[in-house]
Amino acid sequence: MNIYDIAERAGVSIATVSRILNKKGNVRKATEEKVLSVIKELGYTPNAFARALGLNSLKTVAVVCSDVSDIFYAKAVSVIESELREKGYDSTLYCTGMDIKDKKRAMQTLLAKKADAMILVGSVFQERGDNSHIEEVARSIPVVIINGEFGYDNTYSIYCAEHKAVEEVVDLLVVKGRKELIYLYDIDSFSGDNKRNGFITGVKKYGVKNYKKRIFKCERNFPSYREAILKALDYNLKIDGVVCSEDLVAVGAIKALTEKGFVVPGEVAVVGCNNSIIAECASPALTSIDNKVEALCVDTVRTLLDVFAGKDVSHIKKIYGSIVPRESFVV
Amino acid sequence: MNIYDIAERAGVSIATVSRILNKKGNVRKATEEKVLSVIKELGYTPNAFARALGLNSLKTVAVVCSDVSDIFYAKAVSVIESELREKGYDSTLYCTGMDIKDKKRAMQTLLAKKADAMILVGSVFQERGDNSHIEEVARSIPVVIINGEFGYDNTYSIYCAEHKAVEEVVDLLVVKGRKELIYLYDIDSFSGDNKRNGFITGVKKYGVKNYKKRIFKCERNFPSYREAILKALDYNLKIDGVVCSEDLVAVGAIKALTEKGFVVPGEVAVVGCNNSIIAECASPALTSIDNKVEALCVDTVRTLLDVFAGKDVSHIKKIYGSIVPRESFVV
DNA sequence: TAAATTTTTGTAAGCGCTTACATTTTTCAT
DNA sequence: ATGAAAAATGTAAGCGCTTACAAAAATTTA
Repeated sequence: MNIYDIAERAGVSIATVSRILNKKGNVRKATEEKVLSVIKELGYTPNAFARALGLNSLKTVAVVCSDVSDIFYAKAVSVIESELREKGYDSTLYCTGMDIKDKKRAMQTLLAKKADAMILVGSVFQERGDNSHIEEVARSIPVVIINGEFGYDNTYSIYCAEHKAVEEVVDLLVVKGRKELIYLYDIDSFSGDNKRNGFITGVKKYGVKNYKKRIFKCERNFPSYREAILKALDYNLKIDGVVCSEDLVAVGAIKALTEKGFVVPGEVAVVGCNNSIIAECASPALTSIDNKVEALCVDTVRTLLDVFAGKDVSHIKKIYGSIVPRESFVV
Repeated sequence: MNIYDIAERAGVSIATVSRILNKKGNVRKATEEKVLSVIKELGYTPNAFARALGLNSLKTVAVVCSDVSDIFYAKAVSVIESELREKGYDSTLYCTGMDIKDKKRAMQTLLAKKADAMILVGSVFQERGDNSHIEEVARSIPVVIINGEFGYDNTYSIYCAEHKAVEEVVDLLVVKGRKELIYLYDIDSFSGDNKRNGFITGVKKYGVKNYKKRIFKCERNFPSYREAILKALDYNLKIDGVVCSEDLVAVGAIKALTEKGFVVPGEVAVVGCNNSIIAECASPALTSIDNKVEALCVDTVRTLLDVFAGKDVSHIKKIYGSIVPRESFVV
């Protein structure tokens, strides 16, 4: 069944049907009602491909994510999806993994499939290095990057100023008498570098020298999280406060610390980041930095829609994180 | 740029170009090379919408999931996505939440957008009740349901026989001298009912009467997980083994148990399900049932491809779960 | 070498929609 | 009532591809 069937049955032309379907106005009330009733009667659905061909859009935005099985990215993808759907857009997911080759391939595909826009979630963006693939996409469609500044035409960055929150955490720790702080971060964390800088700024403020020796990185897997802090302990570093780039890293830290006989938060306070379900479930429950995924994603979709509508949109938006106090560091 | 430009430049007709693009054969080697080189030279990409209109397919399968921010579903979605992409298909994600209205709407949309197939992940399927929306989809495109038997035309069910694994867990617990078992389940768990039945079968085998009083359900949120076991404790039930429908439930149980002064696994053994990263991170690390998400999803995609290819595919496939021993129950 | 057969290529008709432009109908001021 | 302006509707030309069928070229057969 197609638009001709409807037109015939309703005794109008296909142009009229199309106008009604697309709410273009300039149609007599009576005509509209008649056509609508025929459509309902016959259970007609317009062919999305034909429409896409005509409009050069299928109303689909590509969401490129390095790893959806990460709890934080998953949340982001989920929020983006429902926000988009509410506005009449589909989202096509591209899980790329960390390999740059795969990322490029994904973007090739999304371009070929003519997505209306691209949203980048997770470490798709290289802070240093070649981002020509992203630029190429941006030449055809708008690109929104969540948590990663990227100053090119037709790309929009929306990020949470987590470094500020981390700085604040450092302040709080110091106020509570904790001075022997370390920072643990997963190299693939969402804006892990960003947060590291926050830690450095915070710690410098209190005259900590050699802060570089108080920063430890780890791989993206649980055993590595424990090893990171064990390494810190091996250096005979005094530690009474641990700031982590992610909740899971914090959980690893607490586990290792507890095994070594430290009491958390009594002797060592631990703060995570992401404020994920993990934070809620951990023992002790994690004090964590909420980086406002939801707000970030809602704003992402709003930005995109504004861009579609031809509005002038700011290329960089910032949201502030906040600290959610729980048991691992009593604020 | 379109297929006419390529044809003209290469000195052939558009039919020939199309044949080469679609690898239909019956083209002279020299012609093919010439056309391919022109395509490369001009950097031509076929218009996906036009092709979709002609073929009535955009090579896209809809993945409908109740909640991607659940760690387990996220993993599933991720595996499905990469498997599909490898085979040249895109996946469009529909996060429906639990509301049946939204599920129906998602299916309406995916039908309108002419997905090539639908994959159901998570509690999209009502074990009892109205599944007419699924049937309707199956009337147009093949449907694969992960972990939910559904005996209709053009639908394929692939599931993990977790109840068997749960039975096995009960056996193991009994062998280790644990006889006071309870089962805790999240009402929205992936095949939570299925597992409950496994628990019942297992426990009946050892002559436990009143097993219904040993089954506790909870809502899908962390506080509820703790409350569930507290309720069990309140009943003055002796407990030395807890089987949970999900890792997170197990974590909640351990937390509550520990607070009440029980030693896990010394006094009470706890077993989770899903073998997620949560199990690895928990303290004590969770002994958990691995329900083979990856295998399930790989098989799902294979099944779909076979269906597309017109092969005769079995409508129900079963995979067996396994027990992954960690600290919360020493096997 | 010519006819028969097979392979390669081209022509043209869709696929089902949108939309510019033309035409008809309605509205409204005169 | 009449013509101008506005509103509603229709006609037809794409959008860029696939593919049945026709035609031409190459290959085989006798």
